[in-house]
Amino acid sequence: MAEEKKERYYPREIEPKWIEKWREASTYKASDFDKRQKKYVLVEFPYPSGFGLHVGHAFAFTGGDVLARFFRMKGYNVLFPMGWDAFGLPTENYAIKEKRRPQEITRENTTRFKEQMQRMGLSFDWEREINTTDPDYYKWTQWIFIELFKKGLAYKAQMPINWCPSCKIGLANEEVINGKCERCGAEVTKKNLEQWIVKITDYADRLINGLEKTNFVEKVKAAQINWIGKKEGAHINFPVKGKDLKIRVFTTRPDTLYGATFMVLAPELSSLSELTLPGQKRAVEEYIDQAQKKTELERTELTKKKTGCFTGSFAINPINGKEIPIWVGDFVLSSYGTGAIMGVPAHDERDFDFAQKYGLPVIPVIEPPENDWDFSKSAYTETDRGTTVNSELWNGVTPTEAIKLAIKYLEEKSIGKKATTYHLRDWIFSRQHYWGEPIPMVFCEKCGWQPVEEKDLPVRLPPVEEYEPTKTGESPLASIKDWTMTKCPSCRGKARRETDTMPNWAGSDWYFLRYIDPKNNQSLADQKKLKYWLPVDIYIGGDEHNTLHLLYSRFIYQFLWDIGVVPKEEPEPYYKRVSHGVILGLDGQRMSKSRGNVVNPDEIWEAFGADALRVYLMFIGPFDATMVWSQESLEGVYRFLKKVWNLFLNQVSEKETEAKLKRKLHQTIKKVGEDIGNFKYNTAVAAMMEFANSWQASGNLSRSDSLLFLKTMAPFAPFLAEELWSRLGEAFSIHATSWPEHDPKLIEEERVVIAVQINGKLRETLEIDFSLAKNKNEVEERAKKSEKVEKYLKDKELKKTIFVPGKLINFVVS
RNA sequence: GCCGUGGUGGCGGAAUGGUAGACGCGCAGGACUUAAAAUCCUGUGCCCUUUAAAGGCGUGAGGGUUCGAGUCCCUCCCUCGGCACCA
Repeated sequence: MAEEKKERYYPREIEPKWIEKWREASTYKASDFDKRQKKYVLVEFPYPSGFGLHVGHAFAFTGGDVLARFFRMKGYNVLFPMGWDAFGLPTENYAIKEKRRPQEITRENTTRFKEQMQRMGLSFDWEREINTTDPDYYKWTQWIFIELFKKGLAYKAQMPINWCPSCKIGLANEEVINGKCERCGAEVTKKNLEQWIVKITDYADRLINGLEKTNFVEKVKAAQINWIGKKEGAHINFPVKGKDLKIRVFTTRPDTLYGATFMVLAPELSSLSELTLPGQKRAVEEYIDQAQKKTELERTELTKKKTGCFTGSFAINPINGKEIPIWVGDFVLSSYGTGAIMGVPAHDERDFDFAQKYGLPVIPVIEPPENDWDFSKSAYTETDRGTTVNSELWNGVTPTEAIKLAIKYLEEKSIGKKATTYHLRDWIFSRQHYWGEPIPMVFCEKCGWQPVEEKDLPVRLPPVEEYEPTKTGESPLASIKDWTMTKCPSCRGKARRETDTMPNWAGSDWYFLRYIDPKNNQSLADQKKLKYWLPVDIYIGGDEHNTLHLLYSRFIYQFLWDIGVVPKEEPEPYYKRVSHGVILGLDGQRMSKSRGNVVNPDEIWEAFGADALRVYLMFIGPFDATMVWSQESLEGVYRFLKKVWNLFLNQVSEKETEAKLKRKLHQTIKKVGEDIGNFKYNTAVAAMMEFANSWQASGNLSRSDSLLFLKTMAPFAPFLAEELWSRLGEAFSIHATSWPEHDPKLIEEERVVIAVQINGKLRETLEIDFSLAKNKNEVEERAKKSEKVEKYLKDKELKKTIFVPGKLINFVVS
């Protein structure tokens, strides 16, 4: 760009100058086994898209950077690494469109991202850079998969994918828009493929219990627990009338068994064909056909519009021999429970809606406490109040007690038993795409599925002519015959390679371990180094990753713990998880190319410099909030930095600082330090602004005090801080100095303002010496002398006086 | 639908149950200037009032607890995020 560059308050050369100095001096290097205490600050690594760094990235990374810099100044040995989660669809699609190699595109994108990050002054330790698409990295991703397989945690099963019959390719959920193919608009159907599945459900309880050892924010814990969705209840077997067949249902409410008036099966259930009577065959098949086109979300939403179809068969309620009709309904999911439910419309809202729609009977078996419930209007679902009725074997108790009695009875009679189900499902691990880690498995007619031998890892992605998925639904790798043909690792006979690749999550599950030992070619990371650095002290990431990524990652870690790859002392990988917020475009919408509301950090950097961009991002709002970009506020921050710059150049001298300003300085040091530790960056910046205003008004700051203030600025504005530090004649680098300590004696105010309230309403304020403000009698006496207060106390009875030392006095009168 | 988040001036936001609106933006007035930009100073929740004093109202809506509620409890409304093949 030959355009003339806008003036800044500081010479432009200082940014590249300090970037180079920091690199040369390895200012941000994390040293293994250092004697100092360690801190591992992790920010989710980005997918290096072709659009370059996004302000959302800039925001999250700066948040981590401020913390990392603060911890370094606090004397910690800080690991603050960065890398690339570079496998994925966008690159693959771009490669298809441009007919270029994804490897090349990825290299370009990561180069650009890195440059942008460095320009922003982010203090990553670049010696530990990793890339999930690097064969030396994905060798270990593949190794983990083989270990999972060896422990029986990876298996093959038929699973449906989204299939576009017109393009003849599999589609990601994202590429299905309202049930139609994003590319051609054709109706998307399902196609069953043999896929690798990873048994994360084996770890369900551990993934819940392990949270106790962490310090995640509550909403993240809740997200994980809800996602796993552990529910206790019972399996109950219902015989089918006239058939030698039993249907097993799962219910959390076995106490309502007497109230079951129908049964609903998921459309995918294979036993359906056997159950459907000839007269109903057509209707049921049609219904199943329709249901398959819907997504799970569509099936479970819109409560009022539940649909179903009668199969013609009846089940027999094992508790009382009653016949109940068997329906098929798509609000029942095959992936949850047993794929079959007993319908108890009196005590379940979904069952109630279904019964209403199809005129099925409602039999109450729990009497609500007030006994005024209208069972024709809604279901009664409480379990802690109410009494069981119409339930021969367990009448007259609360539902909670009845659940226990019911399970006991069911188990005694072998018609059912206690059971737990989870919302969490096993993890579909296969993708029919090119740009992912090849799944390192080989199929032999004689020996079945065999893992590739460790010495042959990594299984590298071979060059391929076409990156398009094949018309059969297989990945493009399937078309490379001499690659797929191989030898069986077991019998050395002819065998065929797996051609599916791994999901994006595979590489990001364990990346934080690789930063600890990025170049190790003996193992994924050295035990001693892991022991030194783990756990991750703070993991900063987006809410959108609080379930999938975080859960998968914890699962893989727990698995690695089981097989002894990670230290026994650390059963959980992340000590603390913090969510960062989202920055919306000027229109209040999420930034996206198509909306045209994307703010490009490069332009901001160009116009205002790295420090202004950083400080603005930290000032815009609370770190975990949703915020709207504002150019005007950015300019305000730029003015603040300019003001600070000029104050340092013009208002620093050897003269001692005025007492009042000195007090403000120490208050600011205290507040900024506390706020950084609590991720309250916005108020930390506000405090520094307040100090700059006071400094400006007061005139002079002593040289030594100015250095203290500069240190508080350093984590936020590293360039400005380093440059002024050097201009004040201090030795390189401010970022290697220690955080200033505030003097507690200096921060106390001499005079304070006491609020005087009458019946809780503010009526007067008193300015009073700090030493007297804690004395109740003194304050009360002075308050009563005030005319304003007197007015309110006159002719009233003083009932009570509430005194908060140093803050407030409240007279309660009547 | 389920789960989660949030709702405070013209705007972004601040406030251990204790003076609501810090800080920033914007706006208004002033200083400097031939003028502008930049910078500095002053003011700025709303209503009544010429102004001021004094007062009243005010944190999505409605109730409650409390000497005192933006903050705690209950009911409701709305916003935003996630929902398993986007990462």
